[in-house]
Amino acid sequence: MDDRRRGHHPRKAPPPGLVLTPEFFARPSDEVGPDLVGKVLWRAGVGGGRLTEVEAYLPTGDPACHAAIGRTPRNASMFGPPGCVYVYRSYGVHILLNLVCDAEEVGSAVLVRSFEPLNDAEPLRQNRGIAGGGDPRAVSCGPGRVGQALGLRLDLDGLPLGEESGLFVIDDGARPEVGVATRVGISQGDDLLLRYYMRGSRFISRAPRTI
DNA sequence: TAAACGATTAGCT
DNA sequence: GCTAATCGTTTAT
Repeated sequence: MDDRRRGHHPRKAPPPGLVLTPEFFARPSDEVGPDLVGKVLWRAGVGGGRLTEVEAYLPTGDPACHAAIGRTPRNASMFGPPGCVYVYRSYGVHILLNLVCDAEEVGSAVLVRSFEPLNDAEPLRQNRGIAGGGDPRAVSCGPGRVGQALGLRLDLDGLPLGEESGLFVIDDGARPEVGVATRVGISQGDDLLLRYYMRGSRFISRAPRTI
């Protein structure tokens, strides 16, 4: 007998809720960012969890934004339609996930930095090479860990959220208190308050610096 | 064509 | 706290 016939959701199914559509993302990333905190990021067949930390990157006045230099082969998907993903390699090692915001051609996105695993975290752990146990924060705190846990690859770059990418963002009704802080790992625009995190959560990659 | 540089992490001190 | 690993993109020559 499978999970469905036992009367509850299969282990690999996302939590029930409203799947966010492109309209949600068709706003500036500094509006989308705080609204994403507390939503559920899910990869079909793998799993996911509740977003605890994201960063907005703005098309103007933000030198840290990849789109600031204009459209290039690498950042092209940032200029694509809202609700698509911008996936790129960082430091030659890590795969980082962004969700494209605002209107097409604008060049605005939100970087996913951390989430708190929901339901069965074991597939995420296996992708991370830490199956079995240990600090749950090691699973998906930090943008490189997020990409590895979800099993992301560069060929997802530019695909829309949904069946094509296997990536979904779900509103399950949670409304956490959202904190604001400076962004991480950048040398320019590091004074801008564009990092959004879930207050009280332990699943934050770097402690917010109080201004 | 060459060199520098990361929206980072893991491991060691 | 410090640094190696690692490679595609960007910039300089």
